[in-house]
Amino acid sequence: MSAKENQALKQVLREHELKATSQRIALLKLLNGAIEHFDAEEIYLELRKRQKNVSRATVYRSLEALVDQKLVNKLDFGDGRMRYEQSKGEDEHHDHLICECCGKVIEFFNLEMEAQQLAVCEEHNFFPSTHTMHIFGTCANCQHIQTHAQLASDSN
Amino acid sequence: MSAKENQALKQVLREHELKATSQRIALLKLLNGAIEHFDAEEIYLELRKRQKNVSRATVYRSLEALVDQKLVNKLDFGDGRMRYEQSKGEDEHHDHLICECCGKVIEFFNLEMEAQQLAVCEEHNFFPSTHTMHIFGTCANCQHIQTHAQLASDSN
DNA sequence: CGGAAAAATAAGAATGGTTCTCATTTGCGC
DNA sequence: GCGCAAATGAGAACCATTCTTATTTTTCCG
Repeated sequence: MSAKENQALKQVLREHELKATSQRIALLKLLNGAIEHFDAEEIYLELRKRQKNVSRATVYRSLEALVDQKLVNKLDFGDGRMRYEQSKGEDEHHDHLICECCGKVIEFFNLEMEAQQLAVCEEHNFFPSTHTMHIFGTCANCQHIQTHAQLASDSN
Repeated sequence: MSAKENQALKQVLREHELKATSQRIALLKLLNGAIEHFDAEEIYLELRKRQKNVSRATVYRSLEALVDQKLVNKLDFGDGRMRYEQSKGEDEHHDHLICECCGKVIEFFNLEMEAQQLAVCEEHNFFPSTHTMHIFGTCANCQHIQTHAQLASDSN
């Protein structure tokens, strides 16, 4: 089964003109089922934990190659390091709500917003390639926590 | 006249609970009339050029203090360094079109888009504090240049 | 399957933006 | 003017990322 998955991933890599090295396969496998957005260091450590011998440099180079081939998305949440997620296809674009309290990232997609963006580009004769839209704030859960903390301190 | 400007800037700093040091005044003065978005190194070099003795550390620390006080905006265009611009007030929010070809940054504001953002937040019970919306692509001018280059190579 | 050429890797040095340390200086209330 | 808290200068430290170079793998072809 794992052998079959390996074979499939090898295929994917070859279709994208990338040599199917064990490191790249392990990397894709890691990102494959992941819901979270990993940074390079987390990926490096996780691959190490899984007994794969990988160097940091390879993690970065492989990620870059995979991003170039659009197999992986590179995300910038503005905290000084990049995150990576498996790309689910050409048309899976989404934007992000980022909780400043717990770091949780909520993905969303809003068609009207995308339409507005195109309108703005047209207005400025600007030809768009990609965009990032990050809304920072407090998620529902952290709002509750803060409310409770507030109540507790008020009662003193 | 410069003395008067200095006095005014001192006042501004004091109103924001910041000591009015010569370095901070020089920094504010530099950002004051600037249309461009400077990075910390550019600010450091420019202040040096103006015979102000400032250290890099002070540039970073002062910028941070000014950003905290919302006298300055910190912008992340995703190229590994932060840019700074004078803040024109609480309600001067704008987003950016960033040319991947020449680096030009065009500011825009679109009310409908802002409204959509609030709608998305509400939908997710998310309480927004700030957001960044960056559209990367090619500006009108660079599109012309590329078209010309294309025509030139086609005629070979 | 074996062997060669090209590409990828490991390890760690180097880089670049930013932050920290600590001794010295400065702003400002008294 | 004095004194103390806060700010500064200089450079070390930091951290994510990229580069270097010798070594290892992959792929391809006979």
